[in-house]
Amino acid sequence: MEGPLSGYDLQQRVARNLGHFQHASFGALYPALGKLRAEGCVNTDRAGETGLAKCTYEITDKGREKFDLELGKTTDGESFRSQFLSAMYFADRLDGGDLERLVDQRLADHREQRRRLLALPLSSMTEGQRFTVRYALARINASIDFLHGEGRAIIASIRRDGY
Amino acid sequence: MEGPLSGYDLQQRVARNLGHFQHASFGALYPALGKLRAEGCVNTDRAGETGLAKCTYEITDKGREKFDLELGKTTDGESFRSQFLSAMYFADRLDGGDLERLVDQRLADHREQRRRLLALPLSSMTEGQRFTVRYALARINASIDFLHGEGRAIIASIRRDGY
DNA sequence: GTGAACATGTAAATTGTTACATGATTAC
DNA sequence: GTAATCATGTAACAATTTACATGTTCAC
Repeated sequence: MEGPLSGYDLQQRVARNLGHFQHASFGALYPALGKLRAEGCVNTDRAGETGLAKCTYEITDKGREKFDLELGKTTDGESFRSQFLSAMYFADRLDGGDLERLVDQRLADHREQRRRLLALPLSSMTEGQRFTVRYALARINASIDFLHGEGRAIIASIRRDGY
Repeated sequence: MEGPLSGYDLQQRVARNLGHFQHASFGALYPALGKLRAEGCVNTDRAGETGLAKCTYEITDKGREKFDLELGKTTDGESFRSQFLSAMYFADRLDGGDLERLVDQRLADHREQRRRLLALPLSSMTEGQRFTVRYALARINASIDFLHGEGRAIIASIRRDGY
């Protein structure tokens, strides 16, 4: 939707602009682009088959049509998987050092994600795009606040029991 | 860790007690239990191979040892995938009715998840288990607050533009 | 006696990651 | 000239879902 892009650029954009709720690796992206090309949903500017040379992909009218159709059928699902919480669930079997490391890493990661989101050019985005950023920020801020308070508390508490 | 359980019970417990950050389908669970049995990490009380009769699985000392080893190696990763935000990202291509439906469904789902979490027997859980519930609640509450405020606003805003 | 919930497992299909193979372009 | 980044793609592998096949037990 943002004009002709190379597969590489597309992946970078997904990571930068949608990274807070989606992920696309090259191994997933290129086969998908190939499939869409075969269906006539995207065109490439590649004339002669020169192998691995750069080419740009562009959505076609048919692609846009299909996109809107799929978009209307979207459900509201969300999936959250957390290795962090899996470990915290068994906090009483974890030693104090590992526990503290986990909480600190999670806090650092959330702060890094927040930095990334705050660096996005909000003013040049559509309303919907800004919405996703603010939604993600609201969740991340809640996580940070919680970890900052309760995280410290549980480390202290488990350590007390452990000794 | 919670004593001998049938595979079915185990799946129910994972859904009830860890459902806010993990998921295990039967198709994933039974093969995993079979593998752990082969490794000597779990025992079953099944004597004669009577086919599909109920049996209970119990962790062995070796299993506990391996568990603690893996637990110590845990990283702090979290993955969040949202079809809801994928759709909201393109809110300007969505019609007002679909947009409202999406936001309302997401709100309803979050409230249902919150009800489920609040119904858990917090007082009989370990500190780590309670931590995971409170962490999930903090995130869900942030989502609900956000959707309640900004969600309404964006529906109104997009509708205004759309007409 | 029948429907819901309990119960175990397999197989096909889907989905995605990771590693690999290859090469072009740019900055220093 | 060389390292980093840009760039495209394939293949092996891993993980997981979904659907299926097959029962049992319990409440009404």
